[in-house]
Amino acid sequence: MADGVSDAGLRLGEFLPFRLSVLSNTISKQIADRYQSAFGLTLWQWRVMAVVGEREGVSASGIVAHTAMDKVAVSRAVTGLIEQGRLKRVTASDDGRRSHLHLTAQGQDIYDQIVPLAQAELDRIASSLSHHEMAQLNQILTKLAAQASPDRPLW
Amino acid sequence: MADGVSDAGLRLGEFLPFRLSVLSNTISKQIADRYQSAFGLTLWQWRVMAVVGEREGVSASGIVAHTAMDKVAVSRAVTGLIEQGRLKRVTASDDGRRSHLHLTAQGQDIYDQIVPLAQAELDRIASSLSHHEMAQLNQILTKLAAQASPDRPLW
DNA sequence: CCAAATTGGTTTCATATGTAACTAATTTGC
DNA sequence: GCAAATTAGTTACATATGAAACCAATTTGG
Repeated sequence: MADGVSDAGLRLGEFLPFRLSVLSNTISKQIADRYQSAFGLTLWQWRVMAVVGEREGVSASGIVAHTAMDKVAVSRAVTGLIEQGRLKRVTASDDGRRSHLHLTAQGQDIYDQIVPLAQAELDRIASSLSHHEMAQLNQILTKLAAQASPDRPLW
Repeated sequence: MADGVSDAGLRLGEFLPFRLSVLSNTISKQIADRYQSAFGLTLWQWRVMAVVGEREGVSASGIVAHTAMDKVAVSRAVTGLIEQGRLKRVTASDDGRRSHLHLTAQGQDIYDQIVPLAQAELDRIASSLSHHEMAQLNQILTKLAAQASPDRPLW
């Protein structure tokens, strides 16, 4: 206890969960603003678009599984996107509860713009890291994610 | 495009900001639940406690600076903690707008329990990483944070 | 078959959160 | 000095969010 720091010292600023939270929120907010102003999409709508673009015909619960989003949030995002004419819903022929989601022409158009923009976003964020660091980060995140939610599929 | 993946493929599950967000929210939620049930503290109250314990006499705006929390959130958390008898507020002698925040005896008591619990939490989360990986992660997060918010002090 | 349990998805309701407007104290510039 | 701008912090309001209740379609167990 030679220095002036509290003996019980916690150092919030060095506490991993805190750092992760601040960083993640900062980045998410920047991205959300970007997509809001460019396409009028909320962050959740953006995620839904991303999943549907990647897996045409996915169901709402499929989106829940792939995004770890709340099912209410997915429901609302999908409703909004349908109202905007970017998605269409087709009731599954074999199960009347489920429906398959598809991009409309307009939705596909947006999706095609979203993808390179996301890539650019990533490049900007990662520009301070070497390729190697980026790979390490991904590996570490995979381990942490497995530890934090052993139940969730590893995408 | 040899495989079956969409050509415009985005792979949300591999998109860093997304992974970061899911991981961070998962961890934050777990921690929040823990502190809620153990001490009746919200995540924001917990952060405020952490900062006050670390820097006795800090002001609300000081907390904002150190946590990147919204000033309204800080105000509310502080109000709650004062009502709970865990913090006390002392108007600054030199500036009537500001006040210094202090732990009450009860607050100190909680703080002393919080610190080791946070440490245990961290150990659990990080248990899948080697010491070296943890160090790398911290270094990488520092770089990313600097990139994402060049303005914010690096704690 | 069919009653009970399950599942996909939506709606309700109470709470959390952020923006903007506001109050009070202080500082600045003339 | 003092009016105008700034800063610390709170309040008000509108929106976002999530838990739980709910509806409808399907599956299960007997």
